Amino acid sequence: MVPAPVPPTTPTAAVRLNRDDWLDAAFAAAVEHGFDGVRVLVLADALGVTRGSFYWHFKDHADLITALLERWRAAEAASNQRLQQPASDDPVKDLEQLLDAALAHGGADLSNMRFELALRGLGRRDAAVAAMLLEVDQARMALFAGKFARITPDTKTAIDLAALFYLTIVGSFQALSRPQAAHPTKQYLTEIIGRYLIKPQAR
Amino acid sequence: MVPAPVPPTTPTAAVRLNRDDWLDAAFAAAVEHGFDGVRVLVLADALGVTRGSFYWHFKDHADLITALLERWRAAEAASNQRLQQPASDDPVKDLEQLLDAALAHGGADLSNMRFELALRGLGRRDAAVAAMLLEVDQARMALFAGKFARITPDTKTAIDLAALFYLTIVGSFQALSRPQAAHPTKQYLTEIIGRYLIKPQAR
DNA sequence: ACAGCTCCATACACTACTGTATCCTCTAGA
DNA sequence: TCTAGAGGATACAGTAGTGTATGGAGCTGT
Repeated sequence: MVPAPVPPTTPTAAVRLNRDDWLDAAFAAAVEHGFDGVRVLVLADALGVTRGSFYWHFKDHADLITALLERWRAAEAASNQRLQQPASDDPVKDLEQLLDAALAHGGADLSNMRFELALRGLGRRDAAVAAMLLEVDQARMALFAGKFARITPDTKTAIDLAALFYLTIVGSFQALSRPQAAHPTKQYLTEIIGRYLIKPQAR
Repeated sequence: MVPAPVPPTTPTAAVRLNRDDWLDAAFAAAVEHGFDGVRVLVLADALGVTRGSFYWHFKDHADLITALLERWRAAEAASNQRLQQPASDDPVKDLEQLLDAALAHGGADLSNMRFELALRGLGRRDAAVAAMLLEVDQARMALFAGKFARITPDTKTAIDLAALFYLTIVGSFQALSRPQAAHPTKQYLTEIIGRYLIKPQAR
């Protein structure tokens, strides 16, 4: 058996790479195989270069990981910021749009979802990552609670509903997943969250 | 700095080991470091023996993993079975006890929770594991829906509430986790699930 | 007390990585 | 068009792990 001369995965033609290209590859690897799968050697293969390039752009493996985390954190903060302003005058519609954004599976966001799951896996072994995730969770909860506060007069109720809302979303990221479809359908989640968490409180 | 002569982790004194001892060690490693951390070399160290022992009890690394998964699956099936019979005549109390069992964090079950999360991480890279988890999820959903069917006449409502119930539990396994406490408190979850998912339907 | 089985240690060969050092090759700007 | 430096290749040394082969210890029944 002659080893096939074709490279393992489409070796992104030999254009010059920058730091972000490596981060993109690392992101993809984390999505596919978790953070333990983010190996310099593998990324180099995928990018069609040798590790010599990597060690020009990054000090070492840890440098890559922290840069990846920081990029995600910044994007997450921006997203949270963006979602602050209501998408609609109707608070119920606003909440539904928020849910829609949070559940934007299926497209590029399926990768985001899988990345976040990988990240939570890392957070279980790394205190710094755990702390970052805690902040993100709290920021999201504050955002959600703010939205719910517009449909219910009681602050505590708003917080409770936001918690149920958020936990359901996070849970849906990984449970009840069909092999390919990968989740309870977005429609179904929208339906039950709307029916049992949003509508009952809407004035 | 003289390296301390004490072995890395309490090397479980040199008694003879059996297959289950290795599985216990593998379980603990998966809980601590995820499935990627289940290395025979590391387990041998932790158990205070060499890998020679391992390869007597197991064919190879894959053999260990599949045995570990099977043991978990069997225990999970038994648990599901056990929870079938109502813990109380009052269906609401029964649901509350079910929730209590599902959220039995803090004790030995904190390990179980972390193991399940590690397992779901593996399931994202391994189709066979994903299929097993799907079955487990479905069995749990059937169990929960059956319980909810006792407090609401409508089958679809029971299923919807069971889905919200289950997704919230799974979500709580990993989000909003405080560094040590590791979850939204059991009390809080019991409170909000009771208030918004169970009570409103109770006749 | 010895034969046999169980459990483990030792040694070896191999693979998959990381990190470093050095050299090569384009390409842009004076 | 010469040249500096960005970007990458190559080679080397080292670490961490798997799997295999083989050789013991130490109980256990007869």
